[in-house]
Amino acid sequence: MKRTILLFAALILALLVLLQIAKYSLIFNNNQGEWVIAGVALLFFLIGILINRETRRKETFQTGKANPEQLKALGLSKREYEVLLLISGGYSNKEIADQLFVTESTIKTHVSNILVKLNAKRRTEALVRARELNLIAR
Amino acid sequence: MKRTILLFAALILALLVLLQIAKYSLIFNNNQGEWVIAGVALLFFLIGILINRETRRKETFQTGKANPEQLKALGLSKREYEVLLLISGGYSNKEIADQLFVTESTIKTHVSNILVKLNAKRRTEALVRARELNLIAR
DNA sequence: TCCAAATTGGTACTTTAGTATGAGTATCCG
DNA sequence: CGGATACTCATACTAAAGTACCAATTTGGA
Repeated sequence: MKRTILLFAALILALLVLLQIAKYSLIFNNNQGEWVIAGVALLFFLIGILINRETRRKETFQTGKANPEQLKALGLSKREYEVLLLISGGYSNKEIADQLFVTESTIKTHVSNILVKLNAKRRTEALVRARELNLIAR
Repeated sequence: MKRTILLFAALILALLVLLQIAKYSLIFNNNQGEWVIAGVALLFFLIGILINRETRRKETFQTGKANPEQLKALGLSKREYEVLLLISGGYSNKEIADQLFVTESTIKTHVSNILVKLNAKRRTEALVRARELNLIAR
């Protein structure tokens, strides 16, 4: 949120600066005016695209990665969330265990807890719930 | 692709028109120059955002639907695809069997074939592959 | 520091999932 | 008509997944 405010403040400042530059340019040379306008157009066109890309990046981040508030609400721990992500990656308990450097036994415990907390009977059902809650990527 | 070309053609035209307007504005009134620049900046800023939104819309559209051609290419039958969708719904083999009015045995056969055709070891991995191939939603 | 929660791991067990193989029936197409 | 494909179902497995219970550490805060 603070970043958004700062971003817009910077945008407004940039606009003011450009207007001043344009002003002096127009006073001394009318022919440069067209180039200034073209430059401003290009600049803000790029800014629009960048803002768009940033927005998309944030959305990906939201749906694809952590959501601390909802995790707390569900009681899902950090580790359990890690396991959930690996489940959504299509890995078996053994494979998940190897990737996290723990035993399969531990993963089974985590999975069991995840199923309870997500109110699911199977890992595939847990994935459906997790997607509904935007806990994992689309 | 044609739409993209038309869009950029329109953009270039719009830019030229704006430059002409700006030109005459500057000749008759220097004070209006700032407003013209601000207007151009705003316009292209919005255009950038719109292009971004359009891009996102297309992405959503792509990933959202089934794909008869790819099903053939993979050799996935109608019934197998039905089962695949129910797997992605988080259902067990028994539950899928009940919904399709067949036995669990039949579903196991279908699932086995699906796994081979999608080159997966588990149903969860099959879901990952299916999503990569845009066979199932989200 | 002390406690609650998190993380890890084990055993023993039940339940699903998945494989392999064979086979009967239906359907579509040349 | 005959063959290929899809769909169905069964048996007998093996392999994962999941449950229940217990317990030892570790860790993040009050």
